[in-house]
Amino acid sequence: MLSERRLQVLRAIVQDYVGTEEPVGSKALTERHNLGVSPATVRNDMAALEDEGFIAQPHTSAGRIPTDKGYRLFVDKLAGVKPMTAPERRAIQNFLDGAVDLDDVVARTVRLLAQLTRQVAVVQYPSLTRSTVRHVELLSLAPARVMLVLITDTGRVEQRMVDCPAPFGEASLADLRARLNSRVAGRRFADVPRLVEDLPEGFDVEDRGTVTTVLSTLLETLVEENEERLMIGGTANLTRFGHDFPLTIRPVLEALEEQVVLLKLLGEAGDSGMTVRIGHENAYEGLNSTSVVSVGYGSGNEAVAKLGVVGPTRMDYPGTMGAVRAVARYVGQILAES
Amino acid sequence: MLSERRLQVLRAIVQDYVGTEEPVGSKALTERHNLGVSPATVRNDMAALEDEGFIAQPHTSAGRIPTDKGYRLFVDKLAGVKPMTAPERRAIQNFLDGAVDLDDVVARTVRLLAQLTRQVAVVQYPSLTRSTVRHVELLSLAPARVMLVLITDTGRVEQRMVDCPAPFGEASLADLRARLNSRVAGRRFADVPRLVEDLPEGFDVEDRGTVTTVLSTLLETLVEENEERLMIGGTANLTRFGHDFPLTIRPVLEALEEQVVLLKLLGEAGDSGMTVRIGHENAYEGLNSTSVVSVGYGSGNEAVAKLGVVGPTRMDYPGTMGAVRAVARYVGQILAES
DNA sequence: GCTGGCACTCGGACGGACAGAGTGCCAGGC
DNA sequence: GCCTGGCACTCTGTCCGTCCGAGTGCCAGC
Repeated sequence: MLSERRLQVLRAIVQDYVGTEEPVGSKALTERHNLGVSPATVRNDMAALEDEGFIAQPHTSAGRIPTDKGYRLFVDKLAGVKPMTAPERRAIQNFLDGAVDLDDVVARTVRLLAQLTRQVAVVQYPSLTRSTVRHVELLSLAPARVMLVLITDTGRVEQRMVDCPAPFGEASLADLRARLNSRVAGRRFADVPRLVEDLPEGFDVEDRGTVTTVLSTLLETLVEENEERLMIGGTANLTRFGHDFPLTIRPVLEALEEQVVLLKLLGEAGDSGMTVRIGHENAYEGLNSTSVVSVGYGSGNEAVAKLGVVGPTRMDYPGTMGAVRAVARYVGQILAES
Repeated sequence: MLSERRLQVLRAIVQDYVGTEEPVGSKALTERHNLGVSPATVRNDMAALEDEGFIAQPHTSAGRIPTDKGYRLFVDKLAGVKPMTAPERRAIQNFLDGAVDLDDVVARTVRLLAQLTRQVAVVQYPSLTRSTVRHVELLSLAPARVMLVLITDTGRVEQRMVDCPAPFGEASLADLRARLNSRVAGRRFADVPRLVEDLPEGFDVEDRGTVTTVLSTLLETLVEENEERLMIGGTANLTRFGHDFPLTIRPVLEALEEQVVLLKLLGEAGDSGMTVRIGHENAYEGLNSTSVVSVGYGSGNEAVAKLGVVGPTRMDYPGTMGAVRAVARYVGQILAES
């Protein structure tokens, strides 16, 4: 176990390195933090920390920089989550309150998060399967063409075109709409398949084909949760990354374009509480020099989706975590209200 | 007027520079293109081209690179649009055909365009005002709460929540829905305000407030064309930009994040035909070292929105223009079918 | 009007010298 | 036993001078 002072040294190293982006040496450390000991002592502590793998030297006569393991210890033991100040909280709330629809909520959230953290923000749209159905609407666009519109309690709307095997009268359509809604409205999406299973049986034979088609489209829409959407922003902040720029930034931009990768990234994060993945802890190779801070958000107690930021491992963890947590909280509130 | 050969020299300079990303000298030019004259002659031509402002020297003893004016001449006079090959065309069509809804069409288009051109792709969602109404749906979510869903012929769906001043019965709602649709379905959005003007008059006094509220929400939705959406992709291609990277890329990423800037950019482009804005021709400062190739697309003859790519002025114009034109054409077809 | 030749210029690469920062280690002091 | 000051060492980044090559402009000749 590391002594208290060594932990303090590690904390100081992380803080300084995050601030200056340059390897930090023993002398600078003692000057900027009053540790009460001399540089030589700090050097001994640093040697110990290096042995344990918490810090490393880029080259022999340089200062130390934290390793992924060092950041991990810092996040777990040495740093808290920095709460937002009251004015910041007000600003967040005001900014989000102006949103007109779900797209707007998500867009504003991304913007806000990117600005607060000065990093890349990622916000997942509220997922379908974890939401409940508010309403299913069926519109007849042509005799054998129906538009299916699905509205969730989080305000998300999905629509699909359905080509019916046979013409479908207005009356049958109204009938189907009514029966469908009475069964699924207010229910969780996950339960929908079970609830509509025997629905076609109540219809005339000639309409059953259409009913089945409509239902299977509905179920498909639900299953297509893999087609979950997300929005990203603040990519310009990547330019603050480091000096060896093009090499680092390229894979990150590529990862950000791959929604699949991002969704997986968020998906892997724990379901409740905040998750911090540091450097190589990220499965995706391109993100090996980045950290991902993510958290679930939702209208009630349950998370319906996740949001987070992607930034260099060399990031201000307490501040970032504070911002992410605060934003998630307020987005949840907004969704609950709408 | 420049002689034919000088134009050829300019063309050769542009082509070589685009390929190698390095200033091109007289000797290299004569070796790679058989112009039928010696380097010395080419030097004279280059001096003339430089006097006219078509090319420039980074420093005294370097080769020449094209100026914005040089690219402009190249695009206008010297280069055609390179058509896509048959396999490429097939690939485009196949890729776009798999789309399930409008979001998907746009997403696939962005991807495709970014891949084909290896640059940043920007696709605007079909605009509301230039589309026609397919259907307006009203859903009662609570006694005094209505959801308004607007469906366009391009498959775009907008929804808004309406808080009614007074409870609104199912019957009244159905009535309003029917009257509303009979007036606006199939009409152009621009005409809607005029068409619904006197609608409230046909309703009972106690319902008029609600009807007015619903209508004004509808009109607001239409007016919010400024809130036009767009999707971008291929930002990872920015890393291929140049060597002085962080300086160039930063403002570009910032511009790409500002939807307002992008929309303006696309908006300024001519309404029909392809538009190429080169370097300083772009009003927005951050894009001074980029070129924007854009074109309108639509389901019929009329453009409902625009798409394009943003890349370094040093880009393959004929290829890029060919890809942009081809993609726009196929997207138009897809929209017309759906 | 084109061409070969020639002198000139400038940037980029190479290499040595140097300063500065930081380290590891050791002997001495509390 | 732990901390400290001192010292030798190592490495990087920078500065400077040199050199090479690419490219130019100009000129005289065909």
